[in-house]
Amino acid sequence: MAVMRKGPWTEQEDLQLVCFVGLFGDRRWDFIAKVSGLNRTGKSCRLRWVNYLHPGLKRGRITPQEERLILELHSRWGNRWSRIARRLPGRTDNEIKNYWRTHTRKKAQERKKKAAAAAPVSPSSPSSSLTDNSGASLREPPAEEVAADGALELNCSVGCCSSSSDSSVTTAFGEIYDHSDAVFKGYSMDQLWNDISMPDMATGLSFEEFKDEASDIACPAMPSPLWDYCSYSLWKMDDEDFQA
DNA sequence: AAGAATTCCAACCGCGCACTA
DNA sequence: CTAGTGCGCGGTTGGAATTCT
Repeated sequence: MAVMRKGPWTEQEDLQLVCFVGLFGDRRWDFIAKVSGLNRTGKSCRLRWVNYLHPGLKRGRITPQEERLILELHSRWGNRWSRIARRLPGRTDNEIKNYWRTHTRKKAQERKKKAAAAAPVSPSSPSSSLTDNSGASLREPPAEEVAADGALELNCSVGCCSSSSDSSVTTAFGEIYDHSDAVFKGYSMDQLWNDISMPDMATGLSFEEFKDEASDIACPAMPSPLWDYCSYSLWKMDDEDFQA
């Protein structure tokens, strides 16, 4: 058994992953990991996709508005990062978590300094800073933050996969795309999956042949409805969250 | 200018939950 | 009912980039 690759992703790997997620959707990560030929675990693929390659991701720094929202939601839900992330379209739990970490650490340090300056002894609980959101005096973000609007930047850096043979590829996988589309018209994912894993169904190729074909082809541009679906589904509001 | 400190961010790990056979 | 499997979540780490001294 080959040893799984770890560490930073290469551009080539990104391309491959984007390609296969485009084909199979952002589920079944173990399957994608295997089929794509990426020597990565499904887990690793999912992480890379969710945190970096997803087309709906916003690039750039956390804006003051987002910062306020994070504070508010964290006071409500604590470290439920994924839940908080759902309230911030384009932001990932990882991003928010990272932000919060540096932010609170900084605040804790400031508080320590203040406490040390004001009083020689401070018996207050040390961990309270984590859930403390009284932070009205937050770090003033640099002006450039406001310009943070990198959504879909990915399409240029990675997602466009500008293949010279786009059209031929699209026809080769056209059926698959049609099936992806069907998911949104009432197909269940499982139905789709059955179709895909059945030899000779979608592409006329056996699965192994299809796999080879796919790994040979520079990824087509991804105009698939999957993109829309992904960017919608990942960030869509979750009604029950607001009821809490 | 250089080294130290801090911040940012990508990635990994372990755990728990949900689903399925 | 239970064991196996896959996925998602939260915590943590480590390196690159940036800022400070």
